[in-house]
Amino acid sequence: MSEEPGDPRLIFALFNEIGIIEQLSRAMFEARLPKGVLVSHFAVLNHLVRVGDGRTPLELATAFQVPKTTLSHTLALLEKRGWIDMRPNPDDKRSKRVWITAEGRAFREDAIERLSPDMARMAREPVMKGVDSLVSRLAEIRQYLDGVRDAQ
Amino acid sequence: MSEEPGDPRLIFALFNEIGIIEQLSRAMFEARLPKGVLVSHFAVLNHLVRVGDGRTPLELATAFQVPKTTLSHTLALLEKRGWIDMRPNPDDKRSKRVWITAEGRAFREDAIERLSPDMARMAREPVMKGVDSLVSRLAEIRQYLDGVRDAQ
DNA sequence: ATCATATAGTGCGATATCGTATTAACTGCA
DNA sequence: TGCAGTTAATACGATATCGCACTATATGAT
Repeated sequence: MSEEPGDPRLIFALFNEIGIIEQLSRAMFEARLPKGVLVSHFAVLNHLVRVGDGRTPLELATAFQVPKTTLSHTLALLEKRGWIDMRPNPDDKRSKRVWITAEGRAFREDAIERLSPDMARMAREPVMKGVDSLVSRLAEIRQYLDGVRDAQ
Repeated sequence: MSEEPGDPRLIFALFNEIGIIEQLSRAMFEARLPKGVLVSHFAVLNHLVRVGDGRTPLELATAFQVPKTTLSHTLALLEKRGWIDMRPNPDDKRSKRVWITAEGRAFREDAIERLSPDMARMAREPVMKGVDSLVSRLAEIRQYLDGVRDAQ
C-alpha cells in the first residue's frame, strides 16, 4: 500500500540539471545587463517593484534564500549607485527599510527591456510549451525545500 | 495555424524558481559536506568518476558551463588537496588531462554517503513524485539553452 | 615552410558570496 | 525594572567567481 520510493539518483540528477540551467540563464542575463550589473542586483530591484518596497533587509534575504551578509553587501552597492534608499525602520531601531528610488525604477525598466527579446523568443520555442505547469511544479519543490530548511 | 506564443513572464518565473532552488539545494549540500568543500569541488570529482577521468580542463569547463578561469581555480584547489592529478596532454602540448586520485575517489564516496540520507528522504516525498519526467523536461531545456549559447 | 589566426591554460585584479564575530536594540520573564 | 537571551544589521576575513590579458602551442592558408 505504501508509495513506491523514488530513486535517490533522480534527486541528484534534478539538482544537477537545475544547477546547470541556473548557470546558463545567469550568464545569459548578465550578458544583456550593463557591465557591472549582476542578476543578484537586478533581482533585488525587481522584487522591490513586484512585491513592493519598504521591506527590511532580512525580509529580502529570506525571500532570496541568501545569507543576510550577502544581501547586506548587495544593498550597499545598490545604495551607492542611487537605486535604493535605506531608511531607519520606525518599528525597530535595529532595523531598516529599503525603498527603491526613481532611478532604481528606471534602471529596472531598462533592464527588462534589454531582457525581453530573449524572454519572448524563448517563450515561443516548442521546448517551452507547457512551461506554466513546469513552473508550478518547481514552485512546489521550492516550497518543500523552504520548509525542510526552516525545520533545521 | 501558428502556435500560441507563451507568456515571456513565465520564462522569467521559470528562471526565478530555478535560481532559488539552486540556492537552496547548494546550501543544503554544503551543510553536509566537510567544511571548506563546496558543491563546485564535489561536482568535478563526481563528474570525473561518472563520465570518466582523463578529461581536459576545457572539456570540464564546457560540461559545467563555467568560464575556464573558474575551473582552473577549482582544479588548482583539488590538486592541492591531492584529489586530482593534472598531467600533460600528449595530444596537445598546450593542454592537460585531469585524473582523479585514489584519495579523490575515496573523498567522493564519503561525500555521497553524507548526502545520501537527504537524497533518499527527498526521493520518498510526495512532492517528488514523477520527478523523472521533470528531470527529462529540464534536460530538454538545458540542451536548448546550450544550443542558444553556442550559437552566439 | 611561413605566417596569421585560433585555442588551452593560467596570472592577476575586481567583485561576489559567505561564515564568524560584534554591536545595538528588542523581548520576555523574574 | 532589570537582566538573559534573541535578533537585525554590519565589519571583517577567507575564498569563489569571473573578465581580461598573456604565453605557448596548434591550425590552416598560401
